[in-house]
Amino acid sequence: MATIQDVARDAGVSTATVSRVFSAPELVLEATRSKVMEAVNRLGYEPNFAARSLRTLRTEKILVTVPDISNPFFSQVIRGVEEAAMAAGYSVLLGDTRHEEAREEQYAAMFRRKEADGLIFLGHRLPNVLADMVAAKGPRTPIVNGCEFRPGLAVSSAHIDNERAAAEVMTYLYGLGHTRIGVVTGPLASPISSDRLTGVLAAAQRQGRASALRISVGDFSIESGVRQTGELLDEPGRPTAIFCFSDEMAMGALEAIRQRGLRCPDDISLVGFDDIRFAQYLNPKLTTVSQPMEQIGHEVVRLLLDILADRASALQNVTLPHRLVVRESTAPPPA
Amino acid sequence: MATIQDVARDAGVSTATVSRVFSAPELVLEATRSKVMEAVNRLGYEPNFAARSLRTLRTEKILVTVPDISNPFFSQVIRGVEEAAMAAGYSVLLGDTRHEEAREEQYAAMFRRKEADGLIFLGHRLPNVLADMVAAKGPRTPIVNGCEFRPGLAVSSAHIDNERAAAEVMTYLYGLGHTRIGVVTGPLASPISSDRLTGVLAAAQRQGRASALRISVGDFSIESGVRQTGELLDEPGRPTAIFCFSDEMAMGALEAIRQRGLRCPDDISLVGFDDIRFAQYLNPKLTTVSQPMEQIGHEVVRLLLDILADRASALQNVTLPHRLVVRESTAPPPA
DNA sequence: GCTATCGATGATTTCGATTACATCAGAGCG
DNA sequence: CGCTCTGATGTAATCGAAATCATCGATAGC
Repeated sequence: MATIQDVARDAGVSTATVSRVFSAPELVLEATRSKVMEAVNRLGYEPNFAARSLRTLRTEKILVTVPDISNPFFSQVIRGVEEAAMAAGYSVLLGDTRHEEAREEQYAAMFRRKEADGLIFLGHRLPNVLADMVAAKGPRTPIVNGCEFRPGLAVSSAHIDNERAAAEVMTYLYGLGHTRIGVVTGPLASPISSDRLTGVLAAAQRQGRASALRISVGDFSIESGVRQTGELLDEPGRPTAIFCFSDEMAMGALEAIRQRGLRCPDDISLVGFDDIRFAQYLNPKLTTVSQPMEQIGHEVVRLLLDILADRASALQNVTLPHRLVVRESTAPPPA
Repeated sequence: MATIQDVARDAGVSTATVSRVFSAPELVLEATRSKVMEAVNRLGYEPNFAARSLRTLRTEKILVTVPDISNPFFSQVIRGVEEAAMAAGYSVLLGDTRHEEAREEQYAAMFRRKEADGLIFLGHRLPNVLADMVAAKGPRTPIVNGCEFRPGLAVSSAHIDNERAAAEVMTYLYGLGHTRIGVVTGPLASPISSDRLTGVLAAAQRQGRASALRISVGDFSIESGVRQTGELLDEPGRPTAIFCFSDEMAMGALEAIRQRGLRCPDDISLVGFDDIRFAQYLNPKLTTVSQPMEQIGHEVVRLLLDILADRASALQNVTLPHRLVVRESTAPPPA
């Protein structure tokens, strides 16, 4: 591969001029510029990335870590991230942590090694090395969180109001006439789950129905949806509505409902969370909370770019709008 | 951030020794090594990636381009890629091309700029710059394809036998007694679609049913599944079975079937392709062709690593096993 | 007509790590 | 005792581009 020296020689100019043709073309005479560009095309020159990066201390890359890339919710957020990043001239380094701390550490080390200019993490844990970095550099640290806002984290983030969204779901179900409601949460270590649970409890209390609530802890997977919903359905005093904290778990819930010969929504109402692309094509079409996934991706990139451009001085926690989308999986409880 | 010089000074050794502690520790005396490690820990040193990369000409990164990351089939393949890459000490640069040539070119340029040691592309197009590279360097070019084998591409690849898989589906449907079968393909420019169509036609001809075949071209999306299946169902001489070239289109097909008050499988049998995680949780559970998605990811990384380690001299086209998974969406045609 | 200024370009240093080569001390051997 | 060899470490060149500073010619202003 041709280097900048080759181009300079071929064009009869210095390397500085060649460099300028790329980074500040207005400083170079039109004639010189085209002479250089000819040489560039002739030799098929592309600036070497490592060399540039070494000199500028920038990589133009954003590292994105995600607990599970095969989860449609995350892959949709990533799509937004990729789009916004690309538009700003950044590319995306993807890290699938598989919910494992060891992998999170690996990616944290990568970031410390400056393999990326910024880090977006979609999980809820921030490895220690990074927490230290945040503690040292404050809100200028180029680390941003998506979806899992927790005040203690001390990084900017973009997310929806999970507590309110969950409360809205409950209010909606109570409004339909349901009194015994089963809730399948995600792991409670994650704010995404604990915030939603807080909203659920608050709404139940407001209705004086807290004692009729059944909580079951899942892990956001389809399988845990089948399992946890199954348990709720098999208890005495079966709930007439199930609220799952993810659409995937709701898919599992549908399966559990069918396995028992019950029908949704006639016997059991079901609400999911996220509004992944598939939610509206399930049978019955799933009532769920729509999250602006791509927008979260865009926003989180914007926050990061602000930090990288030194435009951000204070933490920003952006709350994006959610929307309860009522479809076919909810109805009044059976008489 | 501390540099290797700082560490060397702090430990009272030369930079060469520090470097050796990382890359060839057996050459360094135990006492020296621990002295260096102390300094490393004290200063929180991490080798600068760009500097290393400039010197070694390696990035330890693999660029993976994919037509649509939010497609569960691809995200599952990527998961396999990420896992295998990570295990080999490589990280993954993700490129979502959104089926757009312009983005493919952008990523091709990134690769030419040496931002990654190798390229895995899951689409069917190879940008010109890369095709030129392949033509020049032959089978040692670190470019590998996943899923979309095409002989003319001149790169190694891992994929299933799409032609045979599709033929098996047709044979299975004919075996159930179906005679009028509708097929919803993907874009025919992609070998994945054209190979499957070849298999479909061959099987139909063997049965003498080629004239009763109805072909409709979709684009792998749910929406196109709704649309194309809808058209097939509305034609006179409605098919009794629909074969979609992706599970997503099959989800759309289910919707189209329901919209018309028809029932699957009682009125219409349905077969998908891929066996994405959701296929077995649809209602009815989808009969489909299972592709070893993560394994394709692993294999494609293995092929690439072979090239990078100079172990590969000839092209390798690996065919992985598929499996027809019969679930609830297929049955004999109505009487 | 002379100098200050500016625009265009060149020479050179720099980024931080790796590595070929040099050096040096001590062990082993005749 | 001196020489060679080996193991441990140091010296310095190198990777390729960017950026600072220097240079030079032309232009403008007085």
